[in-house]
Amino acid sequence: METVVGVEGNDEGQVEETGVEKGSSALSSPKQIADPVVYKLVRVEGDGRLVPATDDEVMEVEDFLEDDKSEMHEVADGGQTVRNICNGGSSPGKNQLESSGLLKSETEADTGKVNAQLEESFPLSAPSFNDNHINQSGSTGECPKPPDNMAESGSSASALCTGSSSNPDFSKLKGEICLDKLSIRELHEVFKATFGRETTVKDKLWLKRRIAMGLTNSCDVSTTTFTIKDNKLLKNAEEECNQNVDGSVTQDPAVVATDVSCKDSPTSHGSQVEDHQIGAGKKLRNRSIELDSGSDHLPTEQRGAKRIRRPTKRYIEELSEVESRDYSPRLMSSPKNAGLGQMSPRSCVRPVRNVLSDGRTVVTRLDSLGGSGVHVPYVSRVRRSRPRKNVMALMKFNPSSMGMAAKLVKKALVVHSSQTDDDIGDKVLKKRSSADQIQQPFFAEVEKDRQSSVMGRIEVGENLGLRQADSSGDNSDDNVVTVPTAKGGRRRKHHRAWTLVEVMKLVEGVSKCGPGRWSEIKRLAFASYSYRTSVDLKDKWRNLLKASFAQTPPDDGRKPTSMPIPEPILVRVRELAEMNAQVPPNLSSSKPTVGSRNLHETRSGEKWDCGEVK
DNA sequence: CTTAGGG
DNA sequence: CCCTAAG
Repeated sequence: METVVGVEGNDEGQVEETGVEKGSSALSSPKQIADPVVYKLVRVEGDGRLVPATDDEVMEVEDFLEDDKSEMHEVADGGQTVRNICNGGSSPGKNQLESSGLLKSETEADTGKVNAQLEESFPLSAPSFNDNHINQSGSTGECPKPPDNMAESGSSASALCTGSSSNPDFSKLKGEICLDKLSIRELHEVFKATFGRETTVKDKLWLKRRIAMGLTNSCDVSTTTFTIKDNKLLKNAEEECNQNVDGSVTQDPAVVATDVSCKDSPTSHGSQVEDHQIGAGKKLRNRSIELDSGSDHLPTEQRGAKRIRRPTKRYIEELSEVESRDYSPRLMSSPKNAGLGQMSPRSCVRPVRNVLSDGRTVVTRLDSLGGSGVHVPYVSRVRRSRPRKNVMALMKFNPSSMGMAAKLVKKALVVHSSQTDDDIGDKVLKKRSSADQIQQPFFAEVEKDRQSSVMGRIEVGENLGLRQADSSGDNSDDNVVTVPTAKGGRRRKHHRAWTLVEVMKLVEGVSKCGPGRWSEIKRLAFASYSYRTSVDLKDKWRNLLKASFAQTPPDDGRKPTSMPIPEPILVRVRELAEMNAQVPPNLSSSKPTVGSRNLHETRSGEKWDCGEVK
């Protein structure tokens, strides 16, 4: 059984109403928030019944809501916007700039949330660069990711391996992961290792499917067997749709639908899933409003806002940090902060004074996202740790300082809107363009064009394709806090475990671009992973190398902290390492000679054609 | 800014 | 992960 958000007495048809094309009319109405339909979080039972969702499931959804905005623009890049452009081109309503702008923003918003959900349910993607090329060139305006292709070329890792690098060993290895045999707890562990976050789902089938999909980067996951080998799902005989391994749980209808459509017409499937997901996203959002108004203590004025969202814990903390910096001359003078200070001239945030019914005056900042204003109280942040001057008072008595305050809030906002709640400071500038995209729907299309031409269409597919299991990582964002560091010390990120998917991407990236070109790999394979700097990649690769060449630890007593890297991946790493004369120093005592040659080969040869492909 | 390597 | 040196 899978958690879904359903509309009572509704069905696919109606859900599609919220889709892109048809949505334009409804979406262009600013009132669409007041959607009459009451959405309800439900769970589809095995037999198709709808049952109320459990608390756990609600919590899971809440997770999505928390981080909804994280990567929406990228999602939009990946699929949604392409579609928009496509549709716009063929539809007469294109020149309505205003409505289309609004529409886009809406769509992006939805897609963002959708994506979070989507990633949880359908790893709609194949991280293979090759796949992307194919898809990109093959379907120009279409949905960039026909799941069909994925299924076939699903395991890019092994494909690459056997194909381009003639790797005989890899296929021989029995790096099988048999999910069938695992207990729920084990499945949970695997899940955690794969997606980097915990799950509360207790359904084995669901877990297995999720893991399998994550590991294979394909939605074409067998429903009867869950043995993963070489990053591919080992399929058993014919998959009888209603046959199940466990014998206890009946097929999840939703999943069946997915499987079926996976095999059906690729394009239509894409849109279906998307539409469906959009529906779900919409519902989720409504749900979020419910949750918000119900559980938190935000000022009432916020309730009517279109997209209310309680600031993430992380966000709050970051804001605090930013603000605290403000009052620390020492920090202010640091070059980094100077960089932070420059904000986009297009930023739409500005402080606004609101007079409440009771006569109080409240200062909020107008957070203009995609034309919709959201007011967020300036000083409603909870401040942990150090006490702070009262900004309200500050602004009241010293209006001139408000500019600075606004600036700071903007700063925070940029962080906030561009990517949920991870990285601050250093990456803000990089990410700002994304924020701008969100804030400037008008420019979205231009931006899009720029991106697709400059970055190459790779980027598009990449985002859709490579990011999937990531939401999991993003969902755990809240835990990953950057510490302000009391005295002089820099901040430290919480350890963020590498998920299997990430490792796979890394390996793949290395296989494509070659080791050492970390920034390249970062751009290609980790575009959506805002954390994971190129340095991180490098470090991880170093570790992988070490791990891959270390003889399999003969069962040391202690249990592995994290799930061991699957053998196939390690082998892959070893391969790549060897072909690059990249061998851990202690083990490579005897091959100093090959170095330069191979390196040279690397650059000139086409072994790694990672370049932007047009 | 990006890499490489040590810590 | 962090930090730093070096290109």
